[in-house]
Amino acid sequence: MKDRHVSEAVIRRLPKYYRQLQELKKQGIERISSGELSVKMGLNASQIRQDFNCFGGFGQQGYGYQVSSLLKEIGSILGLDQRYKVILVGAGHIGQALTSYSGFARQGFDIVAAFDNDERLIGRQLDVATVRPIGEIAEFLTQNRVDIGIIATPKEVANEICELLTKGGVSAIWNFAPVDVSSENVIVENVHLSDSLYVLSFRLNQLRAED
Amino acid sequence: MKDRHVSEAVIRRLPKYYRQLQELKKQGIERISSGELSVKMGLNASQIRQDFNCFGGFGQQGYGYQVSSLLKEIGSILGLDQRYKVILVGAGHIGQALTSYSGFARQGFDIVAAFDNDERLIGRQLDVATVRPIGEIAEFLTQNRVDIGIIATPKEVANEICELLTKGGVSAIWNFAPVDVSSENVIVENVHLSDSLYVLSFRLNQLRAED
DNA sequence: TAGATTGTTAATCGATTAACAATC
DNA sequence: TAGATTGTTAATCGATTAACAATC
Repeated sequence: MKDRHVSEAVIRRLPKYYRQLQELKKQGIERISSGELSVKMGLNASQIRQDFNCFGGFGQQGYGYQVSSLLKEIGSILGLDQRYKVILVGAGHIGQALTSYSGFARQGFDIVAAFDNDERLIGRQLDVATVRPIGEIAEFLTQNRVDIGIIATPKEVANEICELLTKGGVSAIWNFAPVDVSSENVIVENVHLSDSLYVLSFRLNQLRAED
Repeated sequence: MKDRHVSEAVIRRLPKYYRQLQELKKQGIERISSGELSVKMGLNASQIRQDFNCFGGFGQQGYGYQVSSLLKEIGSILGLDQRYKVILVGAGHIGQALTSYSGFARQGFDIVAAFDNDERLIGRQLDVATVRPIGEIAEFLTQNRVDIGIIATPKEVANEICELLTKGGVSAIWNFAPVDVSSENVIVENVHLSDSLYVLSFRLNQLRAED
């Protein structure tokens, strides 16, 4: 098992491997070589072997990789062999979309509570939790260990929610508000959906400029 | 104006610059140097100047960059000085979240129609359009030029919707279904929300492994 | 054993960073 | 003019790719 530095680029590829391996397993494919995988994923076979060897030798010379065990290994590296307690702050459309997507719960992310300030939403039963007022977050966090907080609020309040969650002991924040949030001692993923739309728009214009 | 090759890394940074400049403008800041920008964004000043010079010299020696004109330039590079006709396929929570987010319309992305197969949604008035049956997509596309199609359907049908949109002459597809879609002659952005959650989970476990 | 494919080292390529002349 | 900061070339660094011995 190696422990060399794992670059950002490698980390961002891990979920892609994970998804591809899930797909292979679903198709009943039991083994795969780095060469075959490279064709399916549009990567270089050397890169794939290098990536896997950041974490240890998962393959077998002359044979390749066993799909099910590689899937398990990468799942474990990503922490997907564990369960996480998640709370949602902001129960609008995005928030509801995330909580109602059963894939996340299946993968180990359990929404244990949802919060919003909108009177029309408070008390409403989402698929997984009843919506409570935002004012109850702090108290909830003193009584429940929570791993991940999802911020799906308007951007104006995102940063104060981030502070609130951090103070309450949440370890990580998945932020969908269109603003960067940050805080000491907490891991943050700022999603910024618009960024990918802008890239799409950029490519569209490049293409049109060619003609 | 240069025309050197623009790398993927540069393209992905453009929206970040755009957002930062919008913020600066909102704050009433009229000029900024690459050095100041580098501090605010956590990038290297040389990198920022290199990035901008992929597209032309937008600065003034001894002065820096004028925020408003740089914002306009980058907006133009991203194609955000134009308007796009967008249709939504899949009017569930994610779809509704995207269409009701007014930021996109303000930025030039106009939802002109929405489609779904769910009887309970068909005929419903979203913020921007009435939900129509999926069967009407092909006809709609023969009568309306559409630039971008958003796929926010279950993964099972995502690829056939992608085909349908491409055949109908849509130029680009913004896909939120948790599966890669692709087609000839169309630009695709596959969003994969779960990937960022998995990265979050990875980091969380790295952190916990340190303790 | 022979063939296949890994794990790993070495080579290449490209992206980031540093340096500095140009110039506002 | 002197000071500041760009645009751009050169140096460095890191990531990707190639090559191949190890070995299943």
